[in-house]
Order: sequence, then C-alpha cells, then structure tokens
Amino acid sequence: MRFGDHIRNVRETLRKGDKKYSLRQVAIRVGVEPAYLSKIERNVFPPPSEEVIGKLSAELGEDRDVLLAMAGKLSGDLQQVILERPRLFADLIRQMKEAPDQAILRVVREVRDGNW
Amino acid sequence: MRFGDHIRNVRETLRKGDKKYSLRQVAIRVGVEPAYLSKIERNVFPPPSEEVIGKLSAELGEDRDVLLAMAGKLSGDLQQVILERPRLFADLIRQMKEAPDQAILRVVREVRDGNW
DNA sequence: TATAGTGTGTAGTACATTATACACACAATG
DNA sequence: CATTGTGTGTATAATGTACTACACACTATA
Repeated sequence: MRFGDHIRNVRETLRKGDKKYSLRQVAIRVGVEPAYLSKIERNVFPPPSEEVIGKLSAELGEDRDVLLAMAGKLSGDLQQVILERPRLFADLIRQMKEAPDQAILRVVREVRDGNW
Repeated sequence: MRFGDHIRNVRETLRKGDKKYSLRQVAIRVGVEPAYLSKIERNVFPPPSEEVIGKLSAELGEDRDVLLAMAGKLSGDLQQVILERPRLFADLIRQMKEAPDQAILRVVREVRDGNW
C-alpha cells in the first residue's frame, strides 16, 4: 500500500469515532495546507518531509519509523547512528539482511539485557 | 576531516606513485568535469552524489560506506534493507547506538557463523 | 436557507541538489 | 619554445523537494 492510501485509511477510521479527524483539521494541526494533505492522501504529491511525517504519526497514533518507511525515508536519527560508525553498522545491517525476524529480535533483547 | 580534504589527501598520496592520479585524470575516469572535482576537493561544492562517490571509492581504493558517511550519506542498499523491516531494524540500531564496537563485532560474527 | 465546514483543482514559489561549459593562468615536457 | 597537461574561477542549468495561496463546488448544520 502507498503512503497516501494508508494515511487516508487511518484518518478516515479515526474520523468515524471523532469528527476532529477531517482532512482539514488534521492538516491544520499538523501544520500544512489542507490542499497539500489532500494531494498527499491521493498520491498526487509524494510523501511530505520527515518533519511533517513525524507530526502526522503523532497525530494519527502511527509508528513513526513505519510511516517513514512507507514514504521511502529513513529517520535522520537512525542515519546519524549509522554514519558515526559506518563500517561497523554497514557490516551489521548487511549481515542482518537475510536473518529471520526472530534472530534480529533475539539480538535486540540480548543486547538490551546486557548480555555482552 | 571534511570529505573534500580526504579525497584530495588520498588522491595526492596515490599520485606520488602514479601520475595517473592527477585531478583531471581521476575526474575523467570517474566521469565528472575536472572543475567539479576541483571544487569538491576544496569543499567549495558539497560532496557529489552517491553514484559518483561510489566510483570515486573504487578509483581511490577507499571504503565506499566510509566515504559516503563522510559525505553525510547512507548507502541506498543499506537503506533498502532497513526500510523493508523498519520496526525491527529501528529497534536494532537504536539498541546498538550505545553498544561498544566489540559488542557489535561479536553480533556480526555470531550471526555470520549461524549461531542463531 | 444562510453559514460553516469539507475536499480538491490550478497555479506558482523557494530552495537544495547535482552537476556542466568555457576560459584562464601556470607548469611540465618534448 | 611550442605543446600538452594542470588546477581553478565564473557563469549557468536541469531536476527534485517541499511546499503555499486561492478559488471552487459540494455537504452538513443551525
């Protein structure tokens, strides 16, 4: 599914329970022109900037990284982490490319629990 | 050190052993205007595109990911890997942010050796 | 039925990115 | 000493990114 379709789906779903989720009102709360959001939702315009996607994710209760991914963008803070140790993280990510979800989850947990 | 300085250093070093590494000749082999490479090396222009950096890294025998990092860019193929499973990789990277190099290396080796 | 709210069409803008083209002065080489 | 090669200055451009402004027709509400 495209970025715009997803935003529209989520917003329309929220709207059923709360009239505050009209395109116009969401646009204003997020800080963009309603016409702009309209075009984004219909995929007439490409997804907006990272900043706007961030506000949109907060507003709609969606995962920021997932929305960014649907927009083909990678969060700036994650990029920063990688760019500080490029060789290490390049290896890590390329190694994890083929790994099953389970394996990645296990690594995350192990590192979080301090097993290193 | 800035991107341009590094490129100039590496190129000038190579040049001492081989006259083929003049700015002009490298530029031509890489496929850009010499004047452009000149500006890049003096940081008059920002670093070039990922594509040009790729060719430059091959030409100068430098690590592609490191050069890209110096340019503030993240390799497109790495982005792809992350964007396919954004939640998983976002967690992984944020978890690894504070981890010492050793820990990351260990994980890379363990996964490579199939210990999962 | 006036008014307020809704989504959208058309048009235009500001800025960044990623370069090219050409001319020039200087150095090296045959 | 003419030619070839060198790095650089100035000017320009094509494309992409990320929007705004405004008018319009339709719908719901009071």
